[in-house]
Amino acid sequence: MATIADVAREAGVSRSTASYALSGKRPISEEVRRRVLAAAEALAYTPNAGARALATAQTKVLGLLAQFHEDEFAPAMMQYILGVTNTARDLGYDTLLVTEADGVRALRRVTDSRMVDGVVLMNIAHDDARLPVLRAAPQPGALVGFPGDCSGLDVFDLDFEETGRVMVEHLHRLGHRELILVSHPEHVVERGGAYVWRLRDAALERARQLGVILHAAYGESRQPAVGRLLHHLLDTYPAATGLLINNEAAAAALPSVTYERGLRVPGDLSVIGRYSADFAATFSLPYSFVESAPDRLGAMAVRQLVRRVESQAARQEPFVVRFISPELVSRDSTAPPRPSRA
Amino acid sequence: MATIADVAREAGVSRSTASYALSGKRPISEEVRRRVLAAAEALAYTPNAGARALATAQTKVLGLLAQFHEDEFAPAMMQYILGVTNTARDLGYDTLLVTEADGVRALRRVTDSRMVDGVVLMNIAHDDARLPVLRAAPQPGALVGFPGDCSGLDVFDLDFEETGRVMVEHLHRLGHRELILVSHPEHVVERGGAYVWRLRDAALERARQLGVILHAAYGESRQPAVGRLLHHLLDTYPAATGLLINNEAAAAALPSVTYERGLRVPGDLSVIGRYSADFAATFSLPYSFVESAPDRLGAMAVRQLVRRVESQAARQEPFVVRFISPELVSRDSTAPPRPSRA
DNA sequence: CTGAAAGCGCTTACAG
DNA sequence: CTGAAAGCGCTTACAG
Repeated sequence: MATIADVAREAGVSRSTASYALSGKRPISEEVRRRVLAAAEALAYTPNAGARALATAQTKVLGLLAQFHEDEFAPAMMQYILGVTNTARDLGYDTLLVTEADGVRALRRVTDSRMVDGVVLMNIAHDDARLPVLRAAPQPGALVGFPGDCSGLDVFDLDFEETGRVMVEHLHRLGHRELILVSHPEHVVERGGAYVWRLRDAALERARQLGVILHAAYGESRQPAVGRLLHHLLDTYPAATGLLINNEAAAAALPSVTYERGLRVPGDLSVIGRYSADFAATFSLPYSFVESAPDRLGAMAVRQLVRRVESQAARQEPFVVRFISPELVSRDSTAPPRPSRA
Repeated sequence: MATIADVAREAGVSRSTASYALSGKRPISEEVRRRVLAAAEALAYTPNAGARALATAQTKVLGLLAQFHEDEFAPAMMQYILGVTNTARDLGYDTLLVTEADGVRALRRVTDSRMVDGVVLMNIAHDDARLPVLRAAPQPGALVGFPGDCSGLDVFDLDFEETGRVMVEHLHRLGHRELILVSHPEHVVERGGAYVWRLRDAALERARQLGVILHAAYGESRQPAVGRLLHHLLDTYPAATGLLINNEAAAAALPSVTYERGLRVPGDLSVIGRYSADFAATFSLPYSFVESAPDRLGAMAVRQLVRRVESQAARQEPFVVRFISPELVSRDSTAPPRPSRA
């Protein structure tokens, strides 16, 4: 490959002049600039990323740390990742995708070695062991997800508490007085998935205030367990007229369950989910839902991260915790309740 | 961050000695090695990746180029990616995930700038514009998918032709004489997705040889279109007793379709799919299927790629085209046909 | 407006 | 067994 020295020689100038002509970082005579550009073009010159990184202390690469647990529902993950990679690219960055099981080690490796200019962390646990490492790292970090301690990092997430309230309020307004909430599996909670209890606790609180009975249950992440669970819940609470679903796998499984039971939505049962429009389209889910906006969250995290990476001033700004407000997308799966479902 | 100079100073040796002590690339006295290791440990020394890349001309990063089309069924993609990232990491490499729409530009960028030591290409089209670029690149490349011209690259894919034959033969052996094959959507074919017609053409040919009627149809990638299509096909060919599915979205949609029609599998209809075990588990698909082995394919591609990256000898070896033989995983969704489904 | 030189942090022949 | 030095390919003060 051609180096900047080759370009300089070809253009008959010094290496520094060639560099400046290419970067535009200082005034260059029109004639020289033309010759340098032509030479670079002729030699198909592309700067060596490692050399540039060494000289500028910038890699133009962002780290994306994601964790994949055996017992999780993977299909929703891809959209978060694409939100990050696509936004990063728009801003001139490439993305190092790190899926190593040992997230702490992985984070240390990519930050200590200066492979990346900044890091986006996904699958945030309430007490995430990676956070102290990221706070101590020289690169800025952004989270998609909400940890117990947000200090020193920019945090982006759906407002799960408001989501829980919105779901309950919507059905209460329609006249429902007994609801079921299906969350993620219990082991997600044990792993510290705050989005589970944040939505649930806020929903329970709001239900209490409104005099609504809310049965909150853990879910399952896979078929056929999740289908069985839905059947079981509908059996157990025959008076419940509304179903809230904070669990992609459960949402995907629900159509066959209602079909099998001969239940009409919303005639016999009102349903509100929480997932992305893309997910809804893929699985053709006919339910009103709160948009979880994975692409937007990824994009927000990256934009803030890049701001901090590129501007000394931005790096001094206070850290932000930004919640996306829940947006209820209507698919007409809610209606006033029948006197009794049973 | 500490540099090798800091480590050397701390240990009271030269930078080269420190480097050699750490790399073990030349004999070092026990005493000195101990001091260097202690110093590195004390200073939490990690080599700067850019500097090392510049000095060694190796980045220890692999590029993974994937393309995401609006009209595709995304959930299957993640597993291929994880196959690559996890195997890469096991071999000491990180992965740059590039999802840019303009694959040619993206490939040029990461290879010309020497950001990566090798490249894995996914979503291969029959006449893939990225291939000439990859052949001309200084880094070796591996494909997951089968292009029209395999020269100069290592190619890994499921044996879709054999898959088509296995599916037909299996049902023929059971006594079926009229089958339906649902492939991917037509636009996937137009984009050059060879796996569609490779499976289809081989299945058609084998069916012809065996005297089996095979109705080959394009599919859809999303609900509810794919569900409607399945209904339509079952309406159109009432004498067909077996269904072959080379389309994840169609497989995911089939359970509700058979349920809605009151069809029993395999009593009324025998079914064979083609997807991964992980996909089957996620969607609880009750069908016998040919394992598409996305993780294995990603792993094979990476292993071969790394071999070529790391060994001059390996780089001279002839390029390989390696097909995974279809493995039919039985879920008891096939049986001898009823005299007539209608 | 342009050039010669230093420096980024490594590795690795070259010498001893 | 160890050290001094060159070199990887850039960028950017420093001089003019």
